[in-house]
Amino acid sequence: MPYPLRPGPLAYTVRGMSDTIFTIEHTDGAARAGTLRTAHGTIPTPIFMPVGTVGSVKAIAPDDLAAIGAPVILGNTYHLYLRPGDELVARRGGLHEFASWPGSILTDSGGFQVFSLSSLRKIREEGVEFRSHLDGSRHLFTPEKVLQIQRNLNSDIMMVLDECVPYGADYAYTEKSLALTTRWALRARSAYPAGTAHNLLFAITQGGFHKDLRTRSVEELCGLDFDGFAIGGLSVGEPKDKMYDLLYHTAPQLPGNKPRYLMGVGTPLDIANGINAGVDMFDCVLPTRNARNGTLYTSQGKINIRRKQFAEDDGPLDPNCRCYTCRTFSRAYLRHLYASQELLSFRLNSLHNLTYFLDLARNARQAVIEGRYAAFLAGIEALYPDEAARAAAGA
RNA sequence: GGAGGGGUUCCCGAGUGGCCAAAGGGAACAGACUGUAAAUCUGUCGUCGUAAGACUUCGGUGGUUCAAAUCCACCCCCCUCCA
Repeated sequence: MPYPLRPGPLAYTVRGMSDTIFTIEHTDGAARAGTLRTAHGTIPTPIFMPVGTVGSVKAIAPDDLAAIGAPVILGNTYHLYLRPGDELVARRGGLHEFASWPGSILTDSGGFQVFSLSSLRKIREEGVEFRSHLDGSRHLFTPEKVLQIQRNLNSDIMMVLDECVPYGADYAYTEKSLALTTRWALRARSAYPAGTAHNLLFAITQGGFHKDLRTRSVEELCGLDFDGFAIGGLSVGEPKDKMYDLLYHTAPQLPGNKPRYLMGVGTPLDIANGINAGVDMFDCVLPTRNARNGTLYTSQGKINIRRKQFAEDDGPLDPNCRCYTCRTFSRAYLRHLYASQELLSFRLNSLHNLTYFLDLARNARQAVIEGRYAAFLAGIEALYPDEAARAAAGA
């Protein structure tokens, strides 16, 4: 079935795409500082990408995102297809126009929903059949269909359909799943040949927690001409040391000249380690979800603003933070807003946490440029000692 | 003055002889959250103790009973209606 291609808002001619869309300017060990170009702007890497599942970074408006300097956000294929519908979005000029977001958009394929909504789906060779979590209706997501949806959304960076395998899956299942994920990636690539339009396409490596399968996944996918490569299936409930083991095993094997994306990860320490392993892109709901649940990240570590100790704390949330929240309000007030369930609490907390994650990536980039990444990583480890200890548990 | 209803652990509120330190909710105090079915979930929540357990508590006082938040008597408060 031919694609009803919609012209993008920019006439972005793709020629020699893999060379021009991504450049690496500096390296420090495995860590890289680069620049990724999409039809909607330039993305300095390493980068943290706020998650806006349904076309909105929860509690945050585009002007806030601009203020904190977020060049790219996520959207979700599954969720936007169900509501409001990708064709409805296409009729409005794509997700950028619909959501009034001028920056770049990366869309996840729905592969994570294969994991998170596992009770509502059935995996078959042709694709995944979902029962909508909204109304129970049935929908078949194929590798091709998922691309079409993402084209309708006019995503700058599209992801292939994959199966995100849960932690604990045995070798046989993981191997079988991996083979399917690879076949789906091949179908995606052939349905949407490299250079067809300005919408970039990234492949997703899987392989669960078996190193040889991780390697196999990389080998099977990385010979293909994708615009970038992701590591999927981490942070699905495994112990921290296992995750790091697989991260450090997999990331270096991905093509060195293409952007590397660690999906759904993670904590500041995870991101710092990801960068250390050579990853360029990260996304996670943690800063926004935790913001709504009262956990805030600061230059002194992680705090829960709900705690009684902040009841009369007139100081800023983080004296070293540049964000509006920290420049304007006291911890005592933020605690009060949270306790009172004021909607402003969501916005101020989300604004701050996102700033923290954006700045984390920004500072990491600078550290790479200045050749002091190891020290930067050590600083992050010192901020989150418990987590660092868990990460080192199996090492 | 008359008739009726009611006083339960921080608050609301269930409980009408033993299974009650007492349901449920709230508040409070902690913890969790990783490609968002999340403004969600979990734990603690009389005192002491790691625990077993012990002790104190259901407006007050006194009784009945092997056993009382629950039954009886009197008293003190609160609410509604009538005069």
